[in-house]
Amino acid sequence: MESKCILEKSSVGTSVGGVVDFNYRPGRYNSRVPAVAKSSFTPGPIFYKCVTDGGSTAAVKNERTSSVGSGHSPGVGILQNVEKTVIRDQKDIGSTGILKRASPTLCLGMGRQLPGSSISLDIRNPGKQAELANSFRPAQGQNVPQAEIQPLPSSHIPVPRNRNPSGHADKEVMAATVLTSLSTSPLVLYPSSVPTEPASKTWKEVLSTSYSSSTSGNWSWDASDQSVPSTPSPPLSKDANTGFLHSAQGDDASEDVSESTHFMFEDPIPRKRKNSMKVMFKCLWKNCEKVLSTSSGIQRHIRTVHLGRNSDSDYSDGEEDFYYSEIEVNMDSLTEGLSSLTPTSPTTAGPPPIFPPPLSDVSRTEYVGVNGSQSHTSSLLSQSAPSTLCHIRTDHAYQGPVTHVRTVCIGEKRQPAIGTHAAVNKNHPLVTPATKSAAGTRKPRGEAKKCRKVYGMEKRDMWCTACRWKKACQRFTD
DNA sequence: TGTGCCGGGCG
DNA sequence: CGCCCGGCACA
Repeated sequence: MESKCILEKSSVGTSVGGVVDFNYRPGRYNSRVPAVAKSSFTPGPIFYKCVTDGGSTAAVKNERTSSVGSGHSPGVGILQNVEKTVIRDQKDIGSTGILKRASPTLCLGMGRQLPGSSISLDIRNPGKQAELANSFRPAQGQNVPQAEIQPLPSSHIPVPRNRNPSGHADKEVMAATVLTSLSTSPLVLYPSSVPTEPASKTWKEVLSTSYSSSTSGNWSWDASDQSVPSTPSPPLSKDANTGFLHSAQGDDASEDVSESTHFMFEDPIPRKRKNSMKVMFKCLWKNCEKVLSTSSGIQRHIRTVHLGRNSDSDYSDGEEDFYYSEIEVNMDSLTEGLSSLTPTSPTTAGPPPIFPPPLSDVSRTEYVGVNGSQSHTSSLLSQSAPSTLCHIRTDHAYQGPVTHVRTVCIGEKRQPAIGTHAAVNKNHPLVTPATKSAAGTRKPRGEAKKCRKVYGMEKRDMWCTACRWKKACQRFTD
């Protein structure tokens, strides 16, 4: 759907101004450019839309939007569209925001966007979305606190997909956990809307808040992982986050810029994201155990893999919705597995970038109870060995021209994904054990069709430069 | 056997 | 660097 594109875009556009990178081969991609371009500025609006949660936030958004909008200030009209989109997406794309790198498949062209920009976006949106989600949630039947009430047309409200809601029981289960660990957490600060029962209110709030964030968190691991895992640790709480934020920045310049950036922007969010539960999307297609962290991702997966739709169109008729379900995953458990692999680092498989030591500590120690709360989830997770437990796919072209998506796939084997990891692991030498990818191993071939296949030899000029040079495809990353 | 892309060479 | 391509690993 376009909405997706937009969303994704937003991320891109946001950070960089969304230059449609087709610059690559000007004119070659013409056909697609229009679409992309169109969406490219859309982002801005979306972005800020999502962000809104506190009045102040809104303001910020505006600023950003305008500035970022790269001159295209879409104007109200667009904005509205965006809103719709966003909301809508809540359902399909979900709060995702995610990471979805603009899936090249779905939205060609989007793939290669501005490098850094795209990345950062992804991350960022998630958070925003999370917030967004929060704001919406209320609308869905709960009290809406003040700030939340945004000028969102009620009509937008969406889709009570069973997905989010379903988690209620789980939430409660988790509540205890969360409660204990979160007592100190800033999460509480966040104005959440919850039906409220006097006694339970506190944790519920927390829960809902975190939950929402996690939900929106489908954006996946990068950020969520990090923050999520941190949940349980008392000592950690705010400090940890901040500290980790800082370190994050220092960490990896390149890739992380995006990520770190994300955090920086998201700032408030990380703190909120205490909950260790993460919503994942599981493909229900027979024999397909694919679990992705983003609804968009799963949709895309279903669309392309099972429904046989092709990449070119981002369009979604919604059919995918029938083939995947939302599940909650205890990130702690995931992390645990991951962390177990590496004492000092978030693990290879783990959330790539950012985790600086401080955080890792937390994660390491904390994840003990692991799967306790989620049966199905846990089962899923438990199936895989720690190393494989969580498969995070980093979809990004190596240089980041493409927005990347990190999806957590359980059951999938974590492959080397060297290039990506390299960056990630830089900081954590110890990770090696888990990383068989190590150096020297070849990057596993991506499943996605590459330019060659997509365009064929005849249209070689339409290939991305990398493909033309026989390098790793930048357009269709996996 | 086709494809993806690493590694290396050339300008 | 940008551009190619030999050649290898995979599927």
